[in-house]
Amino acid sequence: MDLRSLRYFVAVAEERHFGRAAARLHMTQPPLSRAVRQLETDLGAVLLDRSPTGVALTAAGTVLYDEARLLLEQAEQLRARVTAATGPATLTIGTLADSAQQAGTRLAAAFRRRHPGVEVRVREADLTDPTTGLRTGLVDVALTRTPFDDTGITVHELRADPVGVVLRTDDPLAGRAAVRLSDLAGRRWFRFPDGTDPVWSAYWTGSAAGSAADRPVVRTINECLQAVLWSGTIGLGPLADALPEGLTSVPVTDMPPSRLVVAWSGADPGPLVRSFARIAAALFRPEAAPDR
Amino acid sequence: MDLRSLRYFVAVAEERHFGRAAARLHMTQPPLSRAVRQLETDLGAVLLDRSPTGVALTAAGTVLYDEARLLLEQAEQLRARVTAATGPATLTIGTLADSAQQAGTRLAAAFRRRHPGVEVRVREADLTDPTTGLRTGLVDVALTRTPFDDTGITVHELRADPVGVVLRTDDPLAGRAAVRLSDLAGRRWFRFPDGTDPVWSAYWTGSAAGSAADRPVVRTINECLQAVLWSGTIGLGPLADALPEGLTSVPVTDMPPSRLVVAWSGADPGPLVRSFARIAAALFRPEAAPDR
DNA sequence: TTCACCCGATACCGTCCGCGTATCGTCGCC
DNA sequence: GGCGACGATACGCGGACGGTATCGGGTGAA
Repeated sequence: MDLRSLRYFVAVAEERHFGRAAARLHMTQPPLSRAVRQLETDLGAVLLDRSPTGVALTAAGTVLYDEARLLLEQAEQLRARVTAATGPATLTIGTLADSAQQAGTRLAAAFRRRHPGVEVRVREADLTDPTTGLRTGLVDVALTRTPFDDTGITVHELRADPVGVVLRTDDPLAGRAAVRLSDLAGRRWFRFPDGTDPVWSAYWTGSAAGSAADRPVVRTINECLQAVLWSGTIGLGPLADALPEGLTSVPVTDMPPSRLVVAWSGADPGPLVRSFARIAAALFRPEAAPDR
Repeated sequence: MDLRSLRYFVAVAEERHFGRAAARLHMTQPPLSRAVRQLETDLGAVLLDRSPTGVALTAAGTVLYDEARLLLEQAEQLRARVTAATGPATLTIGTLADSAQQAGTRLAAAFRRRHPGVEVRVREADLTDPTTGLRTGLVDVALTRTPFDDTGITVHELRADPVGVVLRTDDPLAGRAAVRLSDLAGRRWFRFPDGTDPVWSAYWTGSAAGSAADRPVVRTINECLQAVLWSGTIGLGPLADALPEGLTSVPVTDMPPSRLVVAWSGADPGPLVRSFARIAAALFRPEAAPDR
């Protein structure tokens, strides 16, 4: 007898229906049936009257229902008391304000469900710092993009996105199916503020050489897009991202893909960071995300 | 967070020592360490201060210890209340009063541990009824020996014991390393009461033909042994059994072995009987019994 | 100071359990 | 009498749990 079985039974008892209870528990009906049956043999009592129209509680089932609700509630209180005694453990996630963002919210949700006792904080970083604060200790784990200077940082790839050039729809290249970097020679680029990670900066500005003076400085995704729309520059970005009206993107064939990664400082992650990385990997692997 | 983890933590908290706690929980130290650590990350709190000399409770650990003991106690009460509401489910085990007996007590103990809500009754049958009451419904499951008339009974073998002849130590054959049934021709046998299963009876009395009149009637193992000791008969029995002073057994080479079996009435067992059969099989398979 | 022991942590592996997909049996209901 | 709904069953797979072997470190004794 464990708390899980009791949770299952409570759900069935309240729904009076295995199928609905299974849906409420985010699972399918067969394992739920088996678990409840196993609980019955474990307790040595018949808890439910099964019928093709649904289920009804037996006397023993009624008793167990009340008791189980009580026990589960007290289990919740136990958890609350412990976290109250220590102050909650926190995990701060850094995200880059781009396509990683939506993944970040989903990931944070999944993590919260798995570690209800942990307080999760999300910090959004701009394009100035691809480590999103890992080095300064502002965040425990980062959901960000390569490439950047990763000395002292461990990186785990989640997905590799091909890179495209972002253009105004009235750009001469806008209709092309694909372009090469050489096609973009002589175009005007934006640049990142001084002090930005040089590997990162070089990558996203097409390794543009020449005078930096007249290149507009951008700090965020929106500033990039604004620069393309109104300052006559072009930009690079992962093809996965959606673009606002007036902009299109064309794949760039000779750029290495940008990898969406989870990263942490140092070699070995703490247990929370390790769990976060595992969840992230699971969420991205089969595209069929485990549970909503 | 489940009750198992809490039980583990309580054991460690009370023993202040992973090794001793593991022993108390009938397991080894590594999985216990892992389970407690996992509980810590689950709750998001450090519960123990580990040191080479042992472990100490942190503040959070102290809180959890009290809460967990409470919760576990209430879980026990839940079980008690449910069984009280329905009357306890019972499983009646029939055993044959021979070597199956000791196995029966161990098995009953294992079954009680696995189904704490089930009342286990053990009924010892004499050699008159190898089904130990299965047909009459006196028992739900039997731990007995073949061969017997098993029409309408499902049988699952646990062990096959070679058969030996039981002799007085001063018997001419007593020193032999092995004998054949033909060596026993002309000897005096005991017999079972009228109405005893004929297959069973024929097997254990060496298929002795001839007048039954002067053959002593036995009902129990002890009566068998007494007959051999004082009535000049010989007997057959599984070699596994221990024998009292004055008796020895010599293997009989041309008799099929007697199989120690678990048996139940009908084709498909109830859940309790099925569980009993599984436990029995597990307990006999690798001779390294799972848990004492 | 060094060696040896003790304790908890880690690595690795086998097994069992639990969940999912697919299918069946059965009881109402139209 | 056929169809639909509900729970039970069969089967394959991945993960969790427990086992054995080993490591790292800290303590205490020679």
